[in-house]
Amino acid sequence: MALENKQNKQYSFIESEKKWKSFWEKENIYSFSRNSKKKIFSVDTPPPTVSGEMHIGHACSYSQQDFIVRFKRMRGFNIFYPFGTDDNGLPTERLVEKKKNVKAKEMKRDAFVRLCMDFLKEELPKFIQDWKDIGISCDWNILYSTIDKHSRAVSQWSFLDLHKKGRLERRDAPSMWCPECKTGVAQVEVQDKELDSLFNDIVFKVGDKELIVATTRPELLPACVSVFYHPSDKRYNKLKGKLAKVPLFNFEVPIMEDERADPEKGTGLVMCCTFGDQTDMEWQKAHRLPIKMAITPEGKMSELSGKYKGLLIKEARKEIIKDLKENDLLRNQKAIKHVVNVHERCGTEIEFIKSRQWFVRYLDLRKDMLEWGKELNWYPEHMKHRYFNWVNGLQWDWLISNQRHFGVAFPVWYCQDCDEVILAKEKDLPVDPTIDKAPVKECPKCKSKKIIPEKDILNTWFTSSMTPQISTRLMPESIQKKLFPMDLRPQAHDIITFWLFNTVIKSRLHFNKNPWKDTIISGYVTREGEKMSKSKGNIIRPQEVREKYGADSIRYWAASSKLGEDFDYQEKDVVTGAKFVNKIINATKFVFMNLKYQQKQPKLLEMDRLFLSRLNQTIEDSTKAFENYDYARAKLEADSFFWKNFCDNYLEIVKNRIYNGNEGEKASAYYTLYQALYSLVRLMAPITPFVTEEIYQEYFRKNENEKSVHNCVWPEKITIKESKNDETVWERIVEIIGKVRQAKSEAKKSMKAEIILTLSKEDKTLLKDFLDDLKSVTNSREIKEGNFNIIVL
RNA sequence: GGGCGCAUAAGCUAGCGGUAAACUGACUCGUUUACACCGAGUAUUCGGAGGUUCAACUCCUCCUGUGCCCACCA
Repeated sequence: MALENKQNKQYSFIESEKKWKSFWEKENIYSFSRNSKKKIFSVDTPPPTVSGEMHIGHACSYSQQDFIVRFKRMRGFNIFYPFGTDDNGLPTERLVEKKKNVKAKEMKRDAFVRLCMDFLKEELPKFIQDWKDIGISCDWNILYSTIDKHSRAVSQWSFLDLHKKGRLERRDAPSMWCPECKTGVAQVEVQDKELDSLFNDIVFKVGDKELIVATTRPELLPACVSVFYHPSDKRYNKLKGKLAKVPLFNFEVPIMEDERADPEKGTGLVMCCTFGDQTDMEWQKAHRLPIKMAITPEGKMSELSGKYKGLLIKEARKEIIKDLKENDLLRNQKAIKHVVNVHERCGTEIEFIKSRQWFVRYLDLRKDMLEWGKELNWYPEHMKHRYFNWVNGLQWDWLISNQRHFGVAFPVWYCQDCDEVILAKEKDLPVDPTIDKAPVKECPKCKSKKIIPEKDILNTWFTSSMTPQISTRLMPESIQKKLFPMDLRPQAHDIITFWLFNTVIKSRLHFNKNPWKDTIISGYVTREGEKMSKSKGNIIRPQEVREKYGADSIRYWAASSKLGEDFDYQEKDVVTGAKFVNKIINATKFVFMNLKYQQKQPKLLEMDRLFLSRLNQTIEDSTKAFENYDYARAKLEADSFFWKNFCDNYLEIVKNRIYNGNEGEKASAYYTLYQALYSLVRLMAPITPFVTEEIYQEYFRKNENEKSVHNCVWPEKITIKESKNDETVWERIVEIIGKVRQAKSEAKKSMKAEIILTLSKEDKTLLKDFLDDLKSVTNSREIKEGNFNIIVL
């Protein structure tokens, strides 16, 4: 019977989580108040990509930002914490294609977008549930998707505004191009990949003399426009101004000098083809060389290449090498490994192709960009170097057009005859020019009636860099001003150069303000030091962990990693969280087992005052850490105070008094226990929101005002007389208790064994007000004075 | 090649100019009036070499290892 009773009372995190989740939702505990006078704290929540389910990295980083938000909420802020999903890119396109069994390219764009919205309507609640399940305290009524109508309108507004500000250019220029995806590619979308290649020494001719040029890309010979050597290179400087004959193709190109040719590399001679790489482009510009395109946007050889026309790049390379060999024009071949730029999405080598693309012109702002980065408060601070490093290495204006099908459309039409750009009207946004009519019937410039739509789409970062506007513009205009600039942008370090950088740029170009005051950068979750990936099969599903140990345990684990540091997933760390949950439940049960609520502070016993003084220290440390976004430190302070001081020592000390004390002694203990536990519950509420809510509702609600612990005020120091050496005295008491336990342990006796304790004269004086409690907690028959000694009886 | 991190017990991590710490594990015990998902105790430690300092795990320099970002594409 007793056992049964006990089991019934055991804490079930499954039930508890379910109960409080629906309570929070029903009671709007986390909703942003539109007419509150409280100060606002606004968060530019990262919208996760809908491409599957939440992974452990999400669970970790969203928990971390949630700790901070919950702290701020308890500090009295009106929290603006929206939730979005990022759906206008390839991952969602692929997922919808798969689930709906369609091909995006075979559908009309608006039909696919609609299908996508339908899909999201079905799937989003399931997807979002994972976030709700780990206790993320967003206002779930402030929701957006980066492909929804509202986001498209904001993104297109951004385009119109940048156009108005003269920051947009449509240029017919060489730009990075992916022959596989057949789209222009932005600098940020390019990755490094080490590939095997061949360094070919091939023969150019000046009259009868042979010139050996080393190249990995002989297929670009038809696009060769010159041969360079370094000005100091004595082997070649007499050739200046002469012409060299290009092998196989037999046209002549000038031999020129340029600092950028490295005498150490290959033979010291390099051919310039427009465009093999970035240097080729610089040379083309610097020496006003002609432009010859050997490769088409499809990744095939152009008509320039004569008999090789139509071959794929790699096929042509093979053929040309074969022909060079046959004509004795290939002198040597060396296998090398070199790093090339590839498109991050498909791994295809990037080509430079002349095409017509839209750019945001911003290279002229590099100095300002550095300033903007400095204005931001970075947590941890060193992450700002990633931003500076990126700005310093910027080579290209921002290419924002993608020759893809699914995404946010350009709000643009053109006149087919004179190429005049015709922009959508702001009030008509969002538009899809392939469906919607242009706002004019004829070209305002040449009066032509032939108006054609822009078929390209805006790069996904063009839209996601608008999340501060997308989210805040969901609110009435009167509130928007208070929400922007936002307070906090949380995100991971891998997309500083993408999302963070682009958002800063947009905000500065549109509003001449930084989008937020602070940014917190989270690290990666690894598994035995390695990045988790499906191919390695080392994925941890947070859903399973939660079912096994509870959401509070996952969050407890997430709170043990410092901001910005990668950290390793270890199941036992989650177990530690589960132990904490169990411990605080049990400690609470004990405290309230025979406690009478004391609203007013009674006359406190010295021991209780001393303990509260130590609690105040913890409150101060934890608060300071949280103000600095150092949730890990804040948790550590509260958590270790709970175990070491509250459970291991204070509870043991007061036990006897609670059972056997007189009224005054009991009252003092009751008050101290209640205040200490109530403070601890609130200190841990941001980290473990479920169990703390459970405890609050069960034991504290009837005496306190707030509907939820998460709306309670963050604990403040308890008013007591503190004196300077409180800490030393408390530490000494804990130390003596420890020594006694050690003595009993070494004597292999029970902790309840009786002892005779001898304290030094100094100790006895220092601890004169604490001797009764000390006697009972150590179970001393008597406390003598003399040399420190413990006799276990 | 440039930039930024990291290196602390068997594992994972705190910490910091003043005689090293939590958790897990190991070992030795104890326990039934909060908690066996318990309690107590024991052992083990600051990558290497210099330097600054009365004092360095902590600051500086170099090295080694490791991670990320950027560049290198002839």
